[in-house]
Amino acid sequence: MIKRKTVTKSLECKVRITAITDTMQVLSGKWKIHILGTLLQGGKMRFMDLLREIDGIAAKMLSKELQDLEMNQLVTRTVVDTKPITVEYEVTEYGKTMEPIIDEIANWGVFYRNRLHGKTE
Amino acid sequence: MIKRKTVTKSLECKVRITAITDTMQVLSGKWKIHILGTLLQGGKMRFMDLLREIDGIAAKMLSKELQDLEMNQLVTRTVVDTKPITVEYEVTEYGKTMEPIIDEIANWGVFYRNRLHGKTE
DNA sequence: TGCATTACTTACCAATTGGAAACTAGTTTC
DNA sequence: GAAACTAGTTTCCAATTGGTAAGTAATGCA
Repeated sequence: MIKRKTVTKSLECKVRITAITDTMQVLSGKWKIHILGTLLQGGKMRFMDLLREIDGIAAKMLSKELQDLEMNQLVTRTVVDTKPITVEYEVTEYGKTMEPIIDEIANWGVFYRNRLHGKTE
Repeated sequence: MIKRKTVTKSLECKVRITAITDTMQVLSGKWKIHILGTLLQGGKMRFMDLLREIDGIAAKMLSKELQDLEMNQLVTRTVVDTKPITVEYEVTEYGKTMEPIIDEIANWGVFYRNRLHGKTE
């Protein structure tokens, strides 16, 4: 007799796991959520704006993460022909669909801090 | 004379960044969201159930990640005195507050796949 | 001429992550 | 007594991540 216990491994379950893996891959690394969050709040921002705004990030990281986000069509990169050329980054409409995730994550973090300090809501 | 460039660096902004960092730390690693997601769907589950259910995870990783989740009070670990002892893992009430995040992440992943296949817009 | 600013890129290095495989240990079944 | 199942732990190693610092290139200002 073969014992088959959990049959929960449904198609639905696998789809969910794939979906989560996909999202986390798009948001991989220490900085993407912060960059996206900052751009969602600030609208059009230049490279140096982001570098100053996001505490602790290095130019190399910002550059690389922006490239990743651009590749995934979450942000656009526009070179502006100013005195010294500037580059504007902006979240795409598609990128804005990430907002609910980022908001939930931020909300939970606040909730978490409150709980640590003994505050019940 | 003090030069002020970006003034967007408000307290609210810093709180948000801290909140996001906190959450992502609690959910750090490749597997925690999957474990949590699986436990949220399956209720009480044993170690071996999880090992079989979560495709690709190794015992070492499952063990370590479950310890992390337990430390953060997101799951409970209960030793059951069965024939060969079994250990049951379950998401705490606190852990269930992660559900909105995980759902949003899963939803976005589905949306992402749909966009890749066809819907050019 | 030399320094500053913008937006990067490159090189190097250290720490962390995570995977494979083997091993522990108690109990039950053949 | 051997094999198998439970729930892990341990070791060893490779890949990835991310940080520092320096370099590049174009332009403008004193």
